[in-house]
Amino acid sequence: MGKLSLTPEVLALIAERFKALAEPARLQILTCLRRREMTVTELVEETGLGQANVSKHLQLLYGLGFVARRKEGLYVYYSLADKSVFQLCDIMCDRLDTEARNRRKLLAS
Amino acid sequence: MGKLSLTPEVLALIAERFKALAEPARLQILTCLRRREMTVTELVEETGLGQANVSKHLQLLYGLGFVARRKEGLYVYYSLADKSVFQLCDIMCDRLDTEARNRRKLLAS
DNA sequence: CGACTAAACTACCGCACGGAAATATGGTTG
DNA sequence: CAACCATATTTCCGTGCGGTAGTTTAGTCG
Repeated sequence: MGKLSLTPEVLALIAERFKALAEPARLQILTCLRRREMTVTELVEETGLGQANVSKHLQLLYGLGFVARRKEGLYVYYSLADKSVFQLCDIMCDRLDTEARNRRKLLAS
Repeated sequence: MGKLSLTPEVLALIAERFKALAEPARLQILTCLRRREMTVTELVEETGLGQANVSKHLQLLYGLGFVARRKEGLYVYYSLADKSVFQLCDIMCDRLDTEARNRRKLLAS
């Protein structure tokens, strides 16, 4: 399997992808798409974000391969293209748990 | 196990942590610390970044629990506090491999 | 073709943040 | 105490980026 060495160049590519996930709005969009395929308008309603905004976020996520597009008549359906996103979120959630536990431990002392 | 639901609040916390990793300089620092514990000065030499800069990045990483500190005389030794960081990087590397493969497939068509 | 709608694009604003230089802090040594 | 060193903090600058509004593009329907 791949196992690239972590040269500065590779780290830059990785950072770029982390950055795409470092935005609550985009995570919110991905969370919506986790449930089902959705149009831009549906995502706008679901997230409460502006249309231009959602569209821009989707372009970014699409460019990095996080979501897929399917055009059907007047609508464009977006869907998750990469399940690893939530694998990453799960790891982060574990971190949050650990942080909370450590904080509690500190208060006890 | 934890399994927090991905509410907007939790997503904000996750995004904040992704953001910490969305910076080549910080990934570079973490990569150095992966090999061994290091002082700030050593990290400055190793990464080529400015001292103030490295120090600021370390404060951020420390605040989020990614690195640990150990003061010894005049020096402060920093070390990795969370192995999951490279688990995350590995997943991202797999993504990069997949992206490259897809790109190659596109060129072939 | 003309009216309508979904989605994308453009231009602008405000702010957060990384980088660098200067300064402050804390600890060590003579 | 004074000189010195490692680290932290402050200040400033420039830029990248998210949000919003307005406009454009493309597809549908009558």
